[in-house]
Amino acid sequence: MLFSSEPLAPLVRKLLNIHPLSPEDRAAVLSLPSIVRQLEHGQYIVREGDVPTHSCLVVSGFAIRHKIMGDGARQIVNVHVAGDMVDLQNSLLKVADHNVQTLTAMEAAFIPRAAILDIAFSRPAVGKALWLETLVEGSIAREWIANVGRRNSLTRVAHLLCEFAYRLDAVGIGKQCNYELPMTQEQIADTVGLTPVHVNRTLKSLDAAGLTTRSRRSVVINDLARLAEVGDFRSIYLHLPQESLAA
Amino acid sequence: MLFSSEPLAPLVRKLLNIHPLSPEDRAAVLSLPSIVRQLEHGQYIVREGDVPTHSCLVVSGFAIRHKIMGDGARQIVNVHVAGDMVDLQNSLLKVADHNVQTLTAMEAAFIPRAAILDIAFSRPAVGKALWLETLVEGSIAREWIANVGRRNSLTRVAHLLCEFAYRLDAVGIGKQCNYELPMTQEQIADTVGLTPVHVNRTLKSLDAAGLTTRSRRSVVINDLARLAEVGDFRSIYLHLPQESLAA
DNA sequence: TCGATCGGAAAACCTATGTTATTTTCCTCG
DNA sequence: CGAGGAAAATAACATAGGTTTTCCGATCGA
Repeated sequence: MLFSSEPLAPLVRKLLNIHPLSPEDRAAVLSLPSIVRQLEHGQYIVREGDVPTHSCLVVSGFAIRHKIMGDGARQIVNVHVAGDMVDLQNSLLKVADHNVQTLTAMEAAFIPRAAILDIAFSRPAVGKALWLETLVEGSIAREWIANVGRRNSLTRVAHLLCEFAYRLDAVGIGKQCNYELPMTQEQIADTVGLTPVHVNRTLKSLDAAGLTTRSRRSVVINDLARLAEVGDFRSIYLHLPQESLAA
Repeated sequence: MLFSSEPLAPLVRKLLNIHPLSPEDRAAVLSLPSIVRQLEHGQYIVREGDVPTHSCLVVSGFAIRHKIMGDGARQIVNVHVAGDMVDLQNSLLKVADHNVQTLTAMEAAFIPRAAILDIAFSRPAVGKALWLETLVEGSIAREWIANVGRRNSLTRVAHLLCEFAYRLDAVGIGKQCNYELPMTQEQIADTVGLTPVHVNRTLKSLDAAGLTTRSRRSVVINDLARLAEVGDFRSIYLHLPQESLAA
């Protein structure tokens, strides 16, 4: 196993994207107690009904949150990338109401709930940044409701691809117009509320329209402005700092 | 105009539902600076793009949050009832990424952002309760993604009716099995990602199945357990305290 | 009290997306 | 290097839910 020397660096980076932190605040975040673990592809981090004692930071790799419906259908409600706190909610809410699972091999830092609460209230800037992170997540969730509820398949998928372009770029994984997306079409279907078959049709038609060029897991966006148009995508809801990508 | 003598009482009640507060904390919340206003039905509280200076508490009445798509379609992403902070997000996020509009005549208390931030960090219990409220909202949003993304129309609508049964009961408006829901079928359609026509069919079929009895804006749930079954509804995601309604 | 208006109901028809196969491609592992 | 297995592609067919329209009843303002 290989451990990062500074496992919490992605968290600092993420929080700084959201809210300014003094050098002391940054140092305090970096020195939060944490246990770093290498997780395998497909492993569960949280299961519905769990009462977690730790929150989990994605140091590298991808994770998804999902819910399983009574009839067995799955809905992915979030995709997490490096720097995301995968279950801040669980720092405060007692019972997990959904599952978190790795999408790839993943390096994770587990931080005790108590430590998170401590720093949140002893260092207001950190607390504000953490709170903001949860608010941004809420904002993304609202956009997903709209995406799934009111957009047709083409728009829906294009929107998702745009979102990833911005989010991955913001954390320095891939570039806005060329990134690796480690999701199968079935997983895309489950995040976008469609069928794998129809996701296939839709991706193909985006390619055919010259908007994207896919091969395996890599996505190349030929014209982000045009894809954003097709995907009815405006980035405000991501609440990214101005510097990253001109809108 | 008629002003409540204790306009912020519903907020205290709501926060207590989420997290215990000392008498001093409660008093501090009650004495937050606020401006109470009577709003008319249909009035906008926040518009996308606004940079709000105040957060708004629903003292009485209903409000909705919604997003408008590029093609003009609307998706309602939240319905707010008495005690809800309608735009806590706006206390921290700079630009509103959605609209908030009253659904009925509404009594609202506007609290300056700064006052909210102050109390959140000077009184950890209050801060924790507020943070928790935003987390619960996130949890509801995730459930809505799943509802809209992966459930058929009957299940979807039944689920929404169950959610209201619990939420309205929790704040003491109506009883779990009999409440007033001031939404038109068009508005229900926009929250559930369907067409008004199809919502009509669906509501009718719930009635026909003997699960509900509607008349005007009032909803009577004849058998909550059975409706919950049909609606694939489990209340955990609402994170209500145990006392309210046995699951 | 009367019309105007809005929401609900209902009918007929249509299409985007789902379903169920089958085939092909491309990794992975032995 | 070759076999096995997962994803991706494709095809043919099915349906849940959308669209459009018309009508009716109830509220509300004058």
